Amino acid sequence: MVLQKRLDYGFNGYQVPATPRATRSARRRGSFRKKVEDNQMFAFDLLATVAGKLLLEGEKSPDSVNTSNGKEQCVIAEDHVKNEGHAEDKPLKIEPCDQGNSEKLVIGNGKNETESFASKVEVGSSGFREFNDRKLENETKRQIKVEPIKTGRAILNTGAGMFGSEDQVVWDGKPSVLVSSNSSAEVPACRDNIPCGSFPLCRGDVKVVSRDDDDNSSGCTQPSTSTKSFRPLPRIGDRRIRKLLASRYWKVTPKLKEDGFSNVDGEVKPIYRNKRNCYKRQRSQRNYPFKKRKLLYCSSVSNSEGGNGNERISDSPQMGINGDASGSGLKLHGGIGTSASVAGQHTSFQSRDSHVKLRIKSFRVPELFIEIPETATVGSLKRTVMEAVTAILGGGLRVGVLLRGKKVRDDSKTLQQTGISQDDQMDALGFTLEPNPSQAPQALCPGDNPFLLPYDTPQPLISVTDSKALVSVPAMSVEALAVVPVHRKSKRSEIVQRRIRRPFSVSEVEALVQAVEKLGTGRWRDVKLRAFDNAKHRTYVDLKDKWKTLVHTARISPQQRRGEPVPQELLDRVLTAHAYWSQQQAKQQLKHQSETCLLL
DNA sequence: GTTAGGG
DNA sequence: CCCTAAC
Repeated sequence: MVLQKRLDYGFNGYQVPATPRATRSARRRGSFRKKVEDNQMFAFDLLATVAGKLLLEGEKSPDSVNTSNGKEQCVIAEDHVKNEGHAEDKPLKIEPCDQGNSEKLVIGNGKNETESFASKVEVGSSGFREFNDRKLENETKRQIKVEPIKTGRAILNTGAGMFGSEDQVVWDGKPSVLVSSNSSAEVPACRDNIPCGSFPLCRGDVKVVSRDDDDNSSGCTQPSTSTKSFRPLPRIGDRRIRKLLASRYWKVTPKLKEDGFSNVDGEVKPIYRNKRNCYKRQRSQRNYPFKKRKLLYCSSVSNSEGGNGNERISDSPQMGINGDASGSGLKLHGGIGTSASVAGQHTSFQSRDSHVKLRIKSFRVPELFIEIPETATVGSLKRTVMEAVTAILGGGLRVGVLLRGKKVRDDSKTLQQTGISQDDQMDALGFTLEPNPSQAPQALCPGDNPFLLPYDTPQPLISVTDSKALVSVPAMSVEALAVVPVHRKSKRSEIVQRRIRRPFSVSEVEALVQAVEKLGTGRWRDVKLRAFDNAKHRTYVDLKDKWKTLVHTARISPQQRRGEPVPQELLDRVLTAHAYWSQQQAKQQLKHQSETCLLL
C-alpha cells in the first residue's frame, strides 16, 4: 500500500485568535489534559494518515491551486467573504496551504510502487447511532466510497446537509455574525477530482445566520445567507471575556478600537457545539514526540463496537513520519516524491509484492458554528474558520476499515487475506471515521456539558445530517457510517485549546520594558492595564512570562538568542530595571520583616 | 483574581 | 504558553 501525503493543510500556520480558556474548574482538571491531547493526536494522526492527508499523486484538479514551488495554498478564499456586515451568499472555501512542505508519506514496503492499483476513497460520517442518542438515531448517514481511480469519476457530491432545528445557534441579540458552515465542507484529501468546479479543493457551505433567521436558514441545503442589520458590539473588557469563557459557549467580544500593541485582529472565536472537540487544537507543530504518541496509542483501547480498526496504527507508536515501523509491517517514508505515474495504474493484486494504492479523495468537515464580530477582519475570519476546521480534525477520531460494508476488525490480517487487495473488491472498501474509543462516551448528559449551548441538545458536533453529501454505497450504508467526533461526555471533554504562540514584537517589548521600569516587576496586572490594555491576547501572566524570558535573554549571549532580535538597548534596560526592582523588592522585604519584628 | 515560579 | 500553588 502506498499512500502519499501530498498536502499540508497548514495547521501550523494559521493564526488562532486568543483562545478562550475553560472554566477554572475545568482547568483544574488539567491532569486530564495531557491524555486527551494524546488521544486527539492519535486521532489526528489517523486522520492524517488514512482519511485526510494521504493521497496518491497523479490526477490533478484543474481547479487546484498550486504555487510555483509545488506547494498549495490553504486559505479560506477571500473572494467569498466581505468585510461588511452582510455576508455574501457565498461559501467559504478551504484550500490547501502553501505552507505545506508537500512532504510525502509512503506506506508500504517501498517496492513495486508501480504495481499498484489506485482507488479513491471517500470518507464521510454517519449518524451516531452507536451512542444511543435518540436524536442521533435519526441522523442520516454519510458514507464512504472507494472506487478505482482509474475511472476518474468524480464521486463527490457537495450537497450540503440538512440542518435540524436543533442546529440552531445561539443568538443573544448581539450584533455578531454567526457563520455557520453548513454541515460540512469537503476537505481535500487531494487536489484533484473536484466535482464542483467552483470550489477547487473543498467547500464549506458557509452561511451567516442570526438567531432570528435560524429557523429559515438552518434548513438550507445550499449555501445560503441571511443577513441582519449589524451594529457595532460594545467593547468588552478582559474580565467580561473571562466570564464568557466560563460560560457555556464562547462568544466574541470585539473591541471597537484596536490600538496600542494589539495589532491583531479583533477577537474571533469559533463556537462549537461540542465541547470535547472544541477545545483541543493542534499544537502549532504536528510533529509530536514519539514518546507522546506512545502514550496515546496505549490509551487507545478499542471498545467493542469500535472494532480494532486502529490497532494497525496503534501498533506503530515508534513509527514516525520518516521512521520505520519495525515490526508493524508498515513503513513510512518521508521525502518529496511523486507517484503520479502510478495513479490509475492497475496491476494484479495477486502477485506477491503487489501494493494497494488508495486515494482518499476527501473527507468532510462537519457543521461549524462560528461567531465573529462584524468588526473582525477577513483575515481573522479565515483564521477562525481554519481553527474550527482544525479543531474538528483534531478531534477524537479513528479510522475503521470496511469491506463490503462489513467492518474489518482483525487488524492482524493482511490486505490480501481480507480480500481488500482483490481487484474486484476495491469498490467495496471503505473507511470510516469513528469516535476514538478511548474517549468513548459514557452517556449523553446535557448537564455535564458546560460548554453546550443553551437549550442545546447533546449531539455530535460533526454528525450533521447529510445524506446527499457523498455518494452512498449501499453495501456500506449501514455500517460504513463514519462516526465522527461525538459528543463525548467525559470530563476530559472540557479540554481547552492551547493558545497560539504569539511572539512579542519589538514594540511590545519596548512597551513592556517601559511599563516595568515604571511599575516594577510585581504588578503585572498594572503593567497589563498600562501598556497592554488593548492587546487582548496578552494577559498579565503573559507579560510576566515575557519579562522572565526577557531577563533570561538579556543574560545570555546574543548567539544563543532566538527569534526576532531584541535591540540590545532594550535588553540592557531589562537588566537594569530587573536589578533595580529586585533590589526594591528585597528592601521591601527587609522593611516588612523589621516591622514584623518590631510588632512582636 | 493576582502573583510567582516551575514546566 | 501552560499549570499550580499561594495569597
